[in-house]
Amino acid sequence: MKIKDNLNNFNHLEAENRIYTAWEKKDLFSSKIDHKKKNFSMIMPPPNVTGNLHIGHALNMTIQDILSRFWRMNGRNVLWQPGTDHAGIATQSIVEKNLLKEENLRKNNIGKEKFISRVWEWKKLSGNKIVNQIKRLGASPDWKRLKFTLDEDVSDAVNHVFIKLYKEGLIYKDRRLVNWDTKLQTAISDLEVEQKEKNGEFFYIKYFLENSKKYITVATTRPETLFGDCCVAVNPKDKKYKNYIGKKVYIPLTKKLIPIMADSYVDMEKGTGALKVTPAHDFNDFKIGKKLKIPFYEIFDKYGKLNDNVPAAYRGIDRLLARNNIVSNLKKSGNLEKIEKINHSVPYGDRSGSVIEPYLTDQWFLDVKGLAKDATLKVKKNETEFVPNSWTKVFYSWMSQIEPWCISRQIWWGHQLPVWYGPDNKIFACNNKKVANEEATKYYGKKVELNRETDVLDTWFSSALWPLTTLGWPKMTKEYKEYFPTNILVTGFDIIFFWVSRMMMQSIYNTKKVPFKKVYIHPLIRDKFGQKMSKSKGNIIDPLELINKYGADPLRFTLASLAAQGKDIKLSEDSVKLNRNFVTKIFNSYKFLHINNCNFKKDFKLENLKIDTNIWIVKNLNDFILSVTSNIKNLRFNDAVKEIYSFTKNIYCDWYIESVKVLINEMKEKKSIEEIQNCSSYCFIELLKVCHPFMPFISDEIYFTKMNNDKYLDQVKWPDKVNFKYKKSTIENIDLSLGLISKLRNIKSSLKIEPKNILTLFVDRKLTSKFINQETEVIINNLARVKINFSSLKNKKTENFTKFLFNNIPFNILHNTEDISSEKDIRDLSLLNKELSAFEFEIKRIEAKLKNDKFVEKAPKKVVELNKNKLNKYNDSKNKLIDEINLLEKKEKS
RNA sequence: GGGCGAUUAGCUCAGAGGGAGAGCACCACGUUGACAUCGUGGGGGUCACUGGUUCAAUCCCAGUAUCGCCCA
Repeated sequence: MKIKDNLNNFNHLEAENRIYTAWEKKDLFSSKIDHKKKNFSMIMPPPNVTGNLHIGHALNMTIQDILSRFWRMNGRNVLWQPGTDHAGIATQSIVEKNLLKEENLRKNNIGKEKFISRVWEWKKLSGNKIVNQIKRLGASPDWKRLKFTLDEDVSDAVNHVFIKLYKEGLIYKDRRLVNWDTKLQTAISDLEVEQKEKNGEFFYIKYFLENSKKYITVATTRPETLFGDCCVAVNPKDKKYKNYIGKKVYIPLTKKLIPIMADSYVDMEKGTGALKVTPAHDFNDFKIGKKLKIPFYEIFDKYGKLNDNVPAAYRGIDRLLARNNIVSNLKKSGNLEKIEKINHSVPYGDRSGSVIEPYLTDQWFLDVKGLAKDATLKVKKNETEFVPNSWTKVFYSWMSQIEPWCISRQIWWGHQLPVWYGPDNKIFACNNKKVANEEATKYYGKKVELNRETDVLDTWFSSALWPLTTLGWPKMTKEYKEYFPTNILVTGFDIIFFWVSRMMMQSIYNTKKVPFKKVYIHPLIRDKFGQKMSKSKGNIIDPLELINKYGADPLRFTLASLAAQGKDIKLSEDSVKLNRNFVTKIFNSYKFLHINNCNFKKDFKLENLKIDTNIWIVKNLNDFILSVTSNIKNLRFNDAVKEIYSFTKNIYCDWYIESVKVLINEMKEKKSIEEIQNCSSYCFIELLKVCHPFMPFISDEIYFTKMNNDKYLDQVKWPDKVNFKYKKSTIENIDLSLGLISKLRNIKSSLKIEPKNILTLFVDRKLTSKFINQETEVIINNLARVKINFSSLKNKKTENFTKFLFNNIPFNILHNTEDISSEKDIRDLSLLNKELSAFEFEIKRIEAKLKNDKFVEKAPKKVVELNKNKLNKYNDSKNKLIDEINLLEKKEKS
């Protein structure tokens, strides 16, 4: 045993911290424009400043980091552009809550300016928390370029785009129904509304006709809106109500009369076929109301409480509480016909969780129809490609049914609209107040007082510009010229609508170019019920906990292994643990090499290799490298992971290192031993390089720290295909030898022979001369625990032998009766007969195929040939087997 | 209601028009000091169902069932 201190186990917590610090100190992640190099650019989906790293981020970052490191090692100048998002509503709520909890302060008391400065303070303190968490994963973005969506230059760009869109008429102000969050007191976009199936009630309410005992029954889920009713609508074709059209009814609980009107929109089958129309508080009713040109009555305030337009008894009551009140009064007044239990969908705000109210307000909208068309066209032309491709359909379908986007929010934290109002509410959209004043002075012919719009923009408005603004656009910076359009965007499908499509639209609108050439959509990590993880559900798996427990490498490796295309991921801690074991195994492989003086020497030349086992491993290594390389290029991360796992474990460790152990012991020549030491180390180093994008810490811990290399793996060239000549037969020989070892182990196991017993294996030297040579003989002997004997079997008693065929060569295992614990008849014949029936089955299958004329006629020649060859091979094997069986039977009888 | 997707070993999932795969779990065993965070061997499947296309379907197509997601 050699140097003890080099053999400690891998302490991931200590090593990860030390190595990451060293990487940063060496400035490995900075992009450096170099015209001799190709670029690889990618923007990081900016996490919210309020955020904590969740498992979805971990997957997202892992994939991006694999790509960054891979392309860096492949000689590209990589820009992985990081940043954080100001997350308007979320951040404001957190700071609001903190103020209330810690200082008993409300934002309205301290005022807008002070409040915003408090948010900035909070951002300074906690805003980089998530950045540090991303570092824990080993991610390698260009941190020096870290951006924030409220940075001055980003804000300038946002204003620039807003003004341009406004001047071209794509942004406009309008009084419309919007999704109103009564808890946050702001409008939100359609996308931020979640429809949830709820148990509810369908109330049948009688509306009495003016001066009559007759009534018309209306069914509604929202009786509290009845004070806002502007008419009752029926279908003109509906015979039941034909005579009612044009008459008037009382709104229950009031003396107010509203007309009964006809509109073909009304569904005769639904409810009673009569519809109460409340245009100020329902999206469908709004359309009907506009069409019928009836007055709108608003009955709620911005808190969702009933306002002064309702009878005094109900004023100031929250709409949901008022419902009970109203229903019980309807009962008393005889207006309630019946209540039916139903299931219906109720809109909820995705941030606040409160019921969303359609509410009539002045808001700013972006007309996205035309932009969406352009974006669709670019994808159709394949300028941006979705991977997996199935997401293209999802993209198209949303783009085709897109509605104007409500971009204004009635909150304080965010990009305040660059809009000033003159005394007559004339709108001036300008970069700053100075320009606004100048324009206003020009317009009015005198100095006037301007008021700035208090609304801020939807956070996604600035996110939509992220690929542009992070690169310094609209200035024609060298970064913008170099890196735009970016190579790829890596993101989850849940924000294709929120973000991907909006970036597409904005980039195309502003630059005529798509923002990225590819969009890699990765799965969402869900809990075991297939539910999205969320704090409120309490089903979160914390990636930092996993990193602390097992290390970043195992987590990354696990996530990459699950990144199969197009499916959801169900993550379990067990899989991370298992991959931790695998990572440990890599470390232990290094320990083995180190103990055995397997150190890479620079004079090592592949073309000088003499030992078959070495040639074999290099050939396998070569295949492995090519396969991983192409899998990463094709974004097939799970396949790459599988390759790494199986090559390392099954080929390198289980076969090669096991053979190396034997050869080092058995080989006499110093030269041969050196070749093995050199070659094993060479292969291991190449393996470390391939592992690096997936498990950066342990690979560098071994390569840089333990092996004392002067470069980190990120600075090392990705392994190329080795130009390496070898005889096909060399590879076949080793494969046959290893196959024979498996066969022998199999037989020993099925005969219940203790593995430690060394059995003599008789075989004809001539028949095996192809693959059993000096080198493979010792490997077979040691790994299968046998002793090959080439002497003749004549004059030996047959009952002491177990015969089997391998590669059509008869082998005989000599054993003593005490070696075998089971019955005698499971050996010899049964072994051969079992194989015979397997061959016969295959032969029958293939014969049937080849007898079919249509198969021979229509199938590709290659396939026919393949089957013919197989048949010959199997027949050959079958005949040999039969010969052996006959021979045995004869001997047994004699 | 509309759209998309899934159904493969006990579990979690890959896969491809021409011989059913992996990891885990399970069973048996433990030799040789990198690794018990390990190794060796083994058993286990009507590839949801019904039709169609094809010389050939688990794979392509249609329908059915069940489940999931998105949209309304």
